[in-house]
Amino acid sequence: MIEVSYSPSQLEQKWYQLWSESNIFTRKVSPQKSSCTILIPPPNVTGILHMGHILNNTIQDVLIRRARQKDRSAFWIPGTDHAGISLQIKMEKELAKQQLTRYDVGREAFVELAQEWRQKHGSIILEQLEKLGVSCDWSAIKYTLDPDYSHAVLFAFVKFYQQGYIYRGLRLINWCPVSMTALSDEEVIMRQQNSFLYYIKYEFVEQPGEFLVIATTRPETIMGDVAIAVHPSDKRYQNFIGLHCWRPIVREAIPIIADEAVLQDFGTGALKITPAHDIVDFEIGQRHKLDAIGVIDKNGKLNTFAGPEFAGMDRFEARKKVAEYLNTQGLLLREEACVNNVGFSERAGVPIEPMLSEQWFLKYPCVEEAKLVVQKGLIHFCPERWAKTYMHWLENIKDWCISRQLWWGHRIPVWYRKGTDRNDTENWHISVDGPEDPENWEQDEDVLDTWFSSAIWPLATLGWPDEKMMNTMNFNYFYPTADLVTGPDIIFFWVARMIMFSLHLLDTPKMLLSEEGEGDEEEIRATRPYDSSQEVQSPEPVSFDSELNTSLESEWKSKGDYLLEKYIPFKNVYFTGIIRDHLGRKMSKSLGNSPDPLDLIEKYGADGIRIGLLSMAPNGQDILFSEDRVAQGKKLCTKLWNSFRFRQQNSMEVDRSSVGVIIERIDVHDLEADDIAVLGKLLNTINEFEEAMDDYEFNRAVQILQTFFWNHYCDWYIEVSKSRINNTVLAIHDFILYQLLLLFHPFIPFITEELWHAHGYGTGFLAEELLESKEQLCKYLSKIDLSRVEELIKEIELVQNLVVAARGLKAQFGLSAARDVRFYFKAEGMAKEIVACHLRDIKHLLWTQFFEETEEGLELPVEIVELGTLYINMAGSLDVGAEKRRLRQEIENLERLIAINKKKLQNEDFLERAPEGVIEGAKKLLGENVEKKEELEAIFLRLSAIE
RNA sequence: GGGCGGGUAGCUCAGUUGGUUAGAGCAACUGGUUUACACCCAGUAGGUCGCAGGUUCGAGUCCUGUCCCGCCCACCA
Repeated sequence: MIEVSYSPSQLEQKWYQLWSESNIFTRKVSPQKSSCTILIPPPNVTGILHMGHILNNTIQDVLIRRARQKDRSAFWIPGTDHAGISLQIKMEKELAKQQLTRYDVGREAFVELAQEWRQKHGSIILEQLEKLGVSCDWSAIKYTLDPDYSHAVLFAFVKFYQQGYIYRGLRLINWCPVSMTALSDEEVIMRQQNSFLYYIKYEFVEQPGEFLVIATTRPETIMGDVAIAVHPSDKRYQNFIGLHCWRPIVREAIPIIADEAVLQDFGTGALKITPAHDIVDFEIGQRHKLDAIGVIDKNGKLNTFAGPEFAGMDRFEARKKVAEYLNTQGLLLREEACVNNVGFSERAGVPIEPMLSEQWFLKYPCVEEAKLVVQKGLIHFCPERWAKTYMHWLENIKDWCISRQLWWGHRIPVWYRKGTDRNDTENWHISVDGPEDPENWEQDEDVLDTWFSSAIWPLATLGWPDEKMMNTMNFNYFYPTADLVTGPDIIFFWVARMIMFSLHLLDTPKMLLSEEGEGDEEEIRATRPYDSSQEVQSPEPVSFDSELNTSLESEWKSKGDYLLEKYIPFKNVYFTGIIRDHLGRKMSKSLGNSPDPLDLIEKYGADGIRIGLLSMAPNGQDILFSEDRVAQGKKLCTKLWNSFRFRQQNSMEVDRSSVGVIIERIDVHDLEADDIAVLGKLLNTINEFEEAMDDYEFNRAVQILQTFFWNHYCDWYIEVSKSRINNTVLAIHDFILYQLLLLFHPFIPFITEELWHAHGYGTGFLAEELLESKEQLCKYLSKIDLSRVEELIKEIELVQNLVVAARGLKAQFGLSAARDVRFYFKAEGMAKEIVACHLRDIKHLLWTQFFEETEEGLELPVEIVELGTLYINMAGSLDVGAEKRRLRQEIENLERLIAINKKKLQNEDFLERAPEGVIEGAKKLLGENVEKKEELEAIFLRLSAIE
């Protein structure tokens, strides 16, 4: 028996513990079953649980629980990310509290400190996720700095290097002066800034006393100027090309050059060229073989090249001072307010400094292949439109700066022979394990971009590249994974890179076999004992895009999609929306508009928040959060709880331990239209629900279930069944509730599990119960004649409409539900029979003893429904005037509709061109409305006679 | 500058290949303890489908233009 009131927190804790103790979420390998693997997007160890996590992980949990229900081998791999730059910043802040920098404590101690922090706090976020009910296989938990994971990262690096994908080079990179590290292009976000455009006079060397005016937003880089560029066809400047100007600070002659990249209509059309601090300038500099003079140091302060007056000054301070200085020299013509885009460091929140620097770069592997697998639908994006964003990025892809000047992360596995020239590759040692004589070498100081290690998440979580580990983890069975659930904001950071990395790193047969690597494709297959992909439907063949590289096309055609499918890291990518507040603003700490999920769980239960959030998550659109919806989620749970309490008020001395025995309790002779109709509706609901789930439309799926449960089952079936509780009816309740628990379970696992046991549905966990297919359900129900089910559903709808109309009449006259009013009903033929058949229910639902048939029209308030004409007789007096006004309005409304329909049916074009069904429908409607109107008019006349 | 979303009831959203009178939930309002549930039940009201054209017998839906809002990409110093 169930408790009187539903209190989520206790039962949620209880069931999570029981599930965990029974290890029911631990993966099981069974060759007969297909596998369904989901990789958690590893949260940062520094992260705190926010609404995005809740949505994201609820969806994953729903998918993985559904997979279990469908008898697939489910495997949800949890883990965390070491969060390179983020944790480093955090640790530096900690140190700063003690007036220390990382250099004070040294590299080793600093890393140790970070490790300690991670030990202490790193799993908090996962513990918080447990409260949500996530059914991860905790025995497979992975952390991106685990020894085996680190090994995999270095292995990938070495492999890429050996194959020529990784190189070291001097490039203009994005430098963050606060974190003191290089960043990738993706980590730079552009922000609109209110700046000033400074117009500065440069004196001609060849024509003293005459000036060339340039406009710049960055006067502090003047000392790095090496040229002035104009557009070659700019008439204003053509005569000056080849002449020189004096650089106004750190005076030196610099040439005037011509380059197409200069825009004539911006500023003065003359551009100062500072190759060391601007990407465009850098490119122009390369074309003209100009030197690059760096004047800003890594800490954002000007260096000695900036001259004694400015050396050591912060770059923003210097901007003002340089402008002031130029002004005193009469070289600042004017300054003009302007709006421009400035690149900011995503993490540190300060403008990045383009800087010339020696870094490690990765030339992306398998770019074309990565495009192809998405284009061909082998990897399916949901919503599909994100594929465009993905393609666009891949088409414009540039080499990736993967080195970071941080201490926290995977240290680059490159060693230089002590005391030798680092620029000479002869002096390099690159391997996973390092040189055998480490005392003679020093390791590269840099670590890898965190996203480099994230890119091998699908591989390293399953034991790659170690063959033994891969066998232990059943790599060949669980890879490729099924669904990736993530936000579209990390398409480039993560999704695209995982695809490229997986394709490349796996597509190299050598690596899967031996170090010598003589294997071919057949041997790879041989290392894969189970083939889950064969049970999965292949995507429809898609015709090749003509734009694609044709040689690649034929190569891939010969390999076949079969092989390809084994290398992709996942089959579907579901992109969630971003959760915003009710004003549409992004949730952020600084705005304080983000509710604490744990508070919400406390208040509404994990089940409530799960289903509430899903019900407000339209497919692929941002989500406007409202606590109200979460409250509704809890209400749904309460309603479910109470529906069981209703059932338990009636005889419980019956067997409920399986669907079979429940069905056995049904006596087919006791069945009435309502029973069959509700079963039919349930089957229809399951169909629609499955369809919505197949399309990843979770909010629709939830809504479909809820409508059946609340409106059809509770509001109608429970109510009508109250007047005829018998064994058959109770069995039907038990059957429907059984199915509802199964269907709702992936969304609200805790309460359904509790009710499952409290109602004696079985001894095992609901979480392990399989979902029956519609065919199986029909088989169970085979003793019931379902041939007329649609007809009966329609019949019930007609009765419902009658009841609604009658309630409407009552409400209109302000009659309390309990007051016994009299109804009269005029019907003919079938309608008459139907009403007679449902008379008991109708009386019960209208709370009346008096519902009589009448042959003739009455002078009473009236409603006309499909089944016939309904009159209400209130004991008191009737306000004839008011009633006539009501009728008049109704008649006018009908007249309007009749006019529309008549006009349509008089239109010859319509009759000629519209499909027959539409014309028939219009005719039928017209007929019904005319009939209804005539009847109302007759009543109107009779009422007039009374008056 | 390019690309992608979105604009339907006070709010959040549905609305299938164009086809009867555009739907749901919440909020509002009215009434109500009946074999579970007031976290409930019954009912009422509320809409020029952003705007303007076009195609069509027929447009929320298709086409063109346009205006807002939001993202993403791009080297206008």
